[in-house]
Amino acid sequence: MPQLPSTSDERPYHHGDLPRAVVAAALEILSETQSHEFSLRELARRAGVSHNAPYKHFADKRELLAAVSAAGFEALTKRIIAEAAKASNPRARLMAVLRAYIHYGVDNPALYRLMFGGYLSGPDAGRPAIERAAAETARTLLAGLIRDGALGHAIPDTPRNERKIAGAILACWSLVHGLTQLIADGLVGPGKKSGEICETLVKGMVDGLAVKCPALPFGAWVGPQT
Amino acid sequence: MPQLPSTSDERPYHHGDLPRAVVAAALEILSETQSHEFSLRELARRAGVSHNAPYKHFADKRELLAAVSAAGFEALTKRIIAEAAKASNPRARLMAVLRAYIHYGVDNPALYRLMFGGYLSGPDAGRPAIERAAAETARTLLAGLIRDGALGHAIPDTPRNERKIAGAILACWSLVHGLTQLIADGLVGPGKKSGEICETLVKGMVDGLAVKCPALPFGAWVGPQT
DNA sequence: TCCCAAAGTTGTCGCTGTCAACATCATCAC
DNA sequence: GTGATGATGTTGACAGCGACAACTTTGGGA
Repeated sequence: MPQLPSTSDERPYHHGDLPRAVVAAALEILSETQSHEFSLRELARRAGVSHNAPYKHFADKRELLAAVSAAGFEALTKRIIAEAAKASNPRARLMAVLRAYIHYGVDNPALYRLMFGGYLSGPDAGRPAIERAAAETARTLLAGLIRDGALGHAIPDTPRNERKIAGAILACWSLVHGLTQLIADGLVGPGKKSGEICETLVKGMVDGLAVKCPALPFGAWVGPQT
Repeated sequence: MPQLPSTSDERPYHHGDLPRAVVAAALEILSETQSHEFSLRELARRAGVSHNAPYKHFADKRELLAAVSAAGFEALTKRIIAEAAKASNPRARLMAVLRAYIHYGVDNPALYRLMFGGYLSGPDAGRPAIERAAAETARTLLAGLIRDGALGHAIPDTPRNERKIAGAILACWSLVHGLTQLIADGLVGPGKKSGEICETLVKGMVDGLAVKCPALPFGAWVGPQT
């Protein structure tokens, strides 16, 4: 009896959208193992393709992880926008943004580390363009929202305050960047309280900006190297 | 003619202090390549021993990197103590400590990432004891110095202020932790200005604490999980 | 219709981390 | 002295890895 071609579990030779599937599988492994040191072959196995199929879409492992990182930045951007939209005044919006940022990182520690852990800016210099762009979009959004929040409740909107605004952006970003990782790495806790802890620190920072705002030195930038 | 046994470049069969040599070589590679993804074999080659010799002193790669991380925490501790000793009043001492912390991380990005990057707290759970201890010593020192600084110029020393003090510790640590990595990863710059930037933000934080200090929720800790 | 480039597969290479078996040496009881 | 012994270092092996090359399948346009 000849094998019927419709015996159900037949995979077509071509996948359809392997790049997306591979990135999705990578995100899955990442959240399971909390490490980006998984093998390309394990990844291919999960995606149900041969160990070399991903090479048709990504030059090497680094580029694949860059795509994963880019997906992470896009998700972060989405989450921040969604949370910011819910707030009704500048101060609440700023707090919502910082809160969303921290929670995103705490919810996805390994991904956050991949995004900011320097793996992609390592010895080779130059991250893949797609990842750079996604990261830049996220950074610009965050910086803009912090600026709006600071102008809205803490710092008067005069041209002379540009450096203070840059200082506020950097102070906020540093605080949330650091706090995110301290919580994610379990150095601060307990986990159940992390929401409360985050809330307290963000509030302290936002209110503190209204009183004491550091002015960044002339010529300093917060962003990518030019 | 028989080979003279004193033909100079003879290495003794036993190394003498291989563990130290291996850690030293690892620190060297780390600062050269800025990545902890070097091979154990490359390391052994540098130390001038066979690829398996390190296994007599470290159970696996993870434990070796833990020893490197521990060395990093010890160096950080030393640097902080040295800088703190130079200051003459609580506020200056607090600033010196935070400054020293940031500079240490910026000067040794890959090592700092190894120490805090979660590689050692990964899937296996439980970092080697030696590394835990070194990290704990550094953390206790930092927390104590921040507490002293806060009590000395920002927060009155009453029992009711314990949570405010914990908040100050966490706020300072988060800020320097985050800023260190933003500078180290080149997301803030330029490099020449990083000293100035660091100075500005640290000053802003220390002064801000005197005005607006977040009080951590009851039951939250800053330290290792118990 | 045919053909060709994109997409997936199989086979291979050098390198890696780790295990096992063997070699060397310093130390200490006798 | 000397010989046993355990710590330290070496050699050899193995499976798994990232990456390259050569081959196969397939869908879509000339």
